[in-house]
Amino acid sequence: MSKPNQSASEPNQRTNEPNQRTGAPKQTAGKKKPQVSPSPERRRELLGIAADVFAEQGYNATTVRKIADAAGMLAGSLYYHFDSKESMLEEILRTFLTELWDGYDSVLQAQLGPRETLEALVTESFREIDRHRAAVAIYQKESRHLVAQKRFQYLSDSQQRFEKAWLTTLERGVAEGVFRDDLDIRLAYRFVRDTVWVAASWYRPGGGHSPEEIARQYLSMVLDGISVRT
Amino acid sequence: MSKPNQSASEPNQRTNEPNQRTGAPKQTAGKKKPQVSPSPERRRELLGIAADVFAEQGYNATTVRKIADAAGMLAGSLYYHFDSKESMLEEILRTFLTELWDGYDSVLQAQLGPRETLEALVTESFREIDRHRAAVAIYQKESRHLVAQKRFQYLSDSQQRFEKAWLTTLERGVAEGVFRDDLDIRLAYRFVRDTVWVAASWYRPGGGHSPEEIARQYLSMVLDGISVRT
Amino acid sequence: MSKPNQSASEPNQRTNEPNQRTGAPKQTAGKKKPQVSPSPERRRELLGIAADVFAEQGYNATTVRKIADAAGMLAGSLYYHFDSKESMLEEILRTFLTELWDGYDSVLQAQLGPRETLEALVTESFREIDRHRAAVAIYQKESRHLVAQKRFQYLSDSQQRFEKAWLTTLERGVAEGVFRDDLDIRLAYRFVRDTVWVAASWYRPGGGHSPEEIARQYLSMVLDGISVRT
Amino acid sequence: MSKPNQSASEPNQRTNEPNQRTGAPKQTAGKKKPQVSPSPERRRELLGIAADVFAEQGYNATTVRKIADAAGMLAGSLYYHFDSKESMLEEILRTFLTELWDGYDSVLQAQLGPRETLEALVTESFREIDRHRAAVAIYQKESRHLVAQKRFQYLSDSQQRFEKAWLTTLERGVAEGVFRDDLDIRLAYRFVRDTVWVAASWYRPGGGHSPEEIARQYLSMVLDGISVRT
DNA sequence: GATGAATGAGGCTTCATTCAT
DNA sequence: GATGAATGAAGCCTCATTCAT
Repeated sequence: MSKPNQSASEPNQRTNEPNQRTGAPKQTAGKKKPQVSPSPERRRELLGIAADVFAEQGYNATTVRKIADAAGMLAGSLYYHFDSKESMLEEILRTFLTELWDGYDSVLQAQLGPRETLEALVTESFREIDRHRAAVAIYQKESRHLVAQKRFQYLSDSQQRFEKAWLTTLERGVAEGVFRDDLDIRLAYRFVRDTVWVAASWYRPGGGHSPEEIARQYLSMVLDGISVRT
Repeated sequence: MSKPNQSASEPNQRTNEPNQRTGAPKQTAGKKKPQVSPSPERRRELLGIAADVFAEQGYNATTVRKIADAAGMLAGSLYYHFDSKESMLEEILRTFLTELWDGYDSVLQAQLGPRETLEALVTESFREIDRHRAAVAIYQKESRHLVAQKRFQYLSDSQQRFEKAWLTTLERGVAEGVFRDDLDIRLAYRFVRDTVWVAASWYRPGGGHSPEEIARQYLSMVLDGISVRT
Repeated sequence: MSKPNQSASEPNQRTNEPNQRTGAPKQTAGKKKPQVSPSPERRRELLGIAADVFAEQGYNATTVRKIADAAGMLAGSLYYHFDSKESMLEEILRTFLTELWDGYDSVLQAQLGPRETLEALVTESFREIDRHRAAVAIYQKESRHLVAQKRFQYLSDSQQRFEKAWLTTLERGVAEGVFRDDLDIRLAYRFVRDTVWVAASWYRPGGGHSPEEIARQYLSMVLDGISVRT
Repeated sequence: MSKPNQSASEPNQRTNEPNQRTGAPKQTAGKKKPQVSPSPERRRELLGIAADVFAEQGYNATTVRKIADAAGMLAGSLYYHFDSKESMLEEILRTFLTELWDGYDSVLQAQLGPRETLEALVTESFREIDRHRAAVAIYQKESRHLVAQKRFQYLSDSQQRFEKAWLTTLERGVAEGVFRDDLDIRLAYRFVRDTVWVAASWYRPGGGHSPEEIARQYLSMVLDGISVRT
């Protein structure tokens, strides 16, 4: 889902611009509604700022004015660039998930063994946290509420693909004798999943550990436990 | 968005310091509301309207909606210009007192004799009533409750200066033999003070008497009494 | 208007108890609505407390709960004694005005000379301030808003009688040569009226001056002025 | 009413001290709201409802009306029991943390070995999740924003005690040779901490696994890893 | 006579959003 | 591209009032 440039082709379906009620099928370009992307760079810049504020304060607690303040403009001016506060959120999360799946898909298509796949997925996850820390934090906090809305359908789509990828990997591992078979596999799935993503809540880029380093330590704990083997 | 080094550009957003990019418009984007910036004329206009409603109905009985109605806008719109209903009240009274003391200070610095000082203060007071009738009426009705709040500290400050100015003048007059010495001076102070300011409750500008004319008659009564001299 | 015991005979007209819609003219004592005066002493006590709070904080700013707190009961309990907050106010002011006019009528019927009448009215006024300080303060602050309501019709009735009594006295005084004839008589009226009643805003019973003493000093100022006669 | 000596009985009303006449019911009638008194059972019941809604929708996205709806009452009615929406949140979290620390303190005082301590703490945590699922979920989502407020000071206090307890236990374990010494101990701490608490986001009481069962599996993974030992 | 709990209306305020300039 | 001013809906909270106990 969601090729990188898809967001540029979708705008009409997002704005609820009332179609000329009767005939006249040719879109006369109608209202002056800014629609989208008058300048992709500025857009991206503003989304980065918005993501930071969302992550810091929570989506609901973030007012459009706070974002505008952080961007050095007035609240109303944001509407030249975006349809709504929600569409900023949407674009932030969509962009993140798009890139995330780019990475995951590479891993999954590499046809590695289950343990190597798990290692690669975890490492890739920490890299995404490193690059999209704000988006990940937002995702963690808000996705539960959002999945209910059609507009955020892609969140649950992604969740399902995610779950499938992990469960499959774990099951393969159990079948091949590299993962323990005495564990509830869904519990193990949640264990691994949460273990990785919650890191976004405390991870600060440039804070001593590289994503790969953190991934290595996490994997070591997940795979071998923290107790000394006897 | 969110290159590793993006975190270097983040402080802006956290410290709320608007980017200088756009040339830093007037609004310093404080913690909360516009506070002072947006066009002083409109502000003054709205404060005048609010003062009239406050004076007419009392501060507590005045809903923000009534003010907005009188201004031809919606209640919420007032908050573009003011922080709160109370801050409107505050600004109305502060503005009034500031101008009042401009006038009083001129009189007091003129080093007139006590009787002339009293005449000048009374006349000045009626002029202020003429110009700030609504504010004076509000002051009369509300100041008692307000002095308790730190925000309205300046009200009691003003009251003290006021009392001092009048008492001094009266005492000088007694000492110099122009005012009677058989009167309780604090009672005389209250007498003069109240006598003047209550006028705001019935005075209507443009209603036959100029402030100076009213002042002259009041002074005649205060100084010489209403009985025929025998 | 309003004999002392009238408040006991009026209840039905105050409560909006819906008359049995159709026939059945005999009031079956219907709803359990407390109506009035289950105990006149407690009632009077509570009204005194309420008056103090109204005077202190203003009618609108006074919540029923504040009154109840001061009375050591819960807000709802007040409704056993009174129909509504407003009816407390009404009864406070009505009681005060009734007593006031008892005093005034005695004076006016005594057929004194204008100067003596004025002295007697002023003295009587200060006595009322002494006895009904809270009610007077409430009257000062609230009567302007209240006169608009039919329920408080008696306020404007009283004001008119009041104005008539004073103007007549002043005019008689001018005609008989005891009051100056070079003054605007309405201004003089307001001067005397305000001079007296504002005292309620600072007067504290038992504070050094008896009402008669204050009256004497006020009269001295009003009649002879504060300046030394030359 | 209002005999001269009435002023002697007035202090009661100004100091808000309820008359002892009626035997001083529970409610001390403080400056504002009930605060604590009204029936603890109803209070607890409502807090439970509120906690569920907060957990489900997030604190900010939860309107007071939603809580009231869930409780079968009107929004305003909640304010008979609580000062504010925020104070509900506060009480929910405080109650949870109090009980949590009751459990933790028992464990910590038992002077167990590091591995047994870790097991007991984890098990205790899952029990708390079982009992206070909503509160835990709220804590996870909101505590970050809340710690900034003085009112929620106890959150960071708790966090520090929490961190200290865990780090100490881990360090002891490393020192005694039961936990691996090749791991970053702070990373291990976060690993264990998050691993446990995120469970609140998906745990449903009565859903197949008892808290003890989940604890056992989690501990197994945390201690020994998910990979098969070679 | 009073309490405890609730109602309902309304008040102040916030905020996403719009739009003329 | 952005500002200034406004809209309208909604949110939190207060308060007079009611009523069963």
